[in-house]
Amino acid sequence: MPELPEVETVVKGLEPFVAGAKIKQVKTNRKNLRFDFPRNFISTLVGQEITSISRRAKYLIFALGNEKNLLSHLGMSGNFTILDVEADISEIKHLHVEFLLNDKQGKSFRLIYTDPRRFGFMDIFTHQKDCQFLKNLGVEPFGNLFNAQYMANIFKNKRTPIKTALLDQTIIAGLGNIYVCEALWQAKIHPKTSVNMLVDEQGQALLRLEKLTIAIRTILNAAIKAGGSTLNDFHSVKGQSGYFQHNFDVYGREDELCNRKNCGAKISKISQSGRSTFFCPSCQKQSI
DNA sequence: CCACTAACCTGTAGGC
DNA sequence: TGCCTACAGGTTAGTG
Repeated sequence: MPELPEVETVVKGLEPFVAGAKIKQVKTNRKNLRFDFPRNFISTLVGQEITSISRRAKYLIFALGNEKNLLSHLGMSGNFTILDVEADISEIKHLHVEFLLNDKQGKSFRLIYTDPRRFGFMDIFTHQKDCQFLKNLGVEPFGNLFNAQYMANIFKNKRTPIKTALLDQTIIAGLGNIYVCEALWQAKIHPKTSVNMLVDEQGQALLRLEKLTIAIRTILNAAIKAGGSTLNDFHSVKGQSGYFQHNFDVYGREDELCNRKNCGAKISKISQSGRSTFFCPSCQKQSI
């Protein structure tokens, strides 16, 4: 479930606790999540200081004192929680990884990873360029490389639907189903639009593509500000829910009225490459 | 190389 | 209540 804003929320929530903390113990309660834990997972971590925590696309990266990094993807239902060392964790369901950490004052606390569906995974890497999960990722939506012309250069000879292209993590990294639907609604682009239709004969980005890049940043910014979205099982580190889901214009709103003034149309739901797409058939006209 | 599907899992919501 | 089905924020692996 977590898309970029949710992962960003987790990173910012964890940061004050884990940055500078030392890893005293690590316990994995099974041999795999989506994938097997790497060999030497525990021995690589124990004894190391977490020097910083950051985000790349939908991944969390814990940088360690030994120049290695712990990589974590939350999949659909993964989550980290900070707990008091005295807290009873015996009844916690789907608890797969337990970290015992010491803060700078030497005080112990726990960081736990829960994940009912186990679509998440963890790995260890040294350099991003050698990490199989990171090396093929596209640009960050908030990075300098992301702009309409970057998209135009990729899109000019492609005929894939824009919805599918925006979910492709090798083009833009961090967007998921919710925010793609929302961004396309904001930019008034039909989700089935062939991406080459957003580029002119000279390979220049059309205005609609400019608007789309702005919409993507706008929607992500708003969601981060709101602390991410909460559907079934995403909670930020401290346990409170994000509340961006109250601001969805199309996602999950099939048959409800479009939020645009004077539109009056009802939101449609279709399936594209196996995922649900929500859009307004009146505001987002099909141009191909 | 691209495009599509199935697969990985569990929980939940809705219909009957 | 319970049973059954469909579906869910993501990504990879396999097929054609």
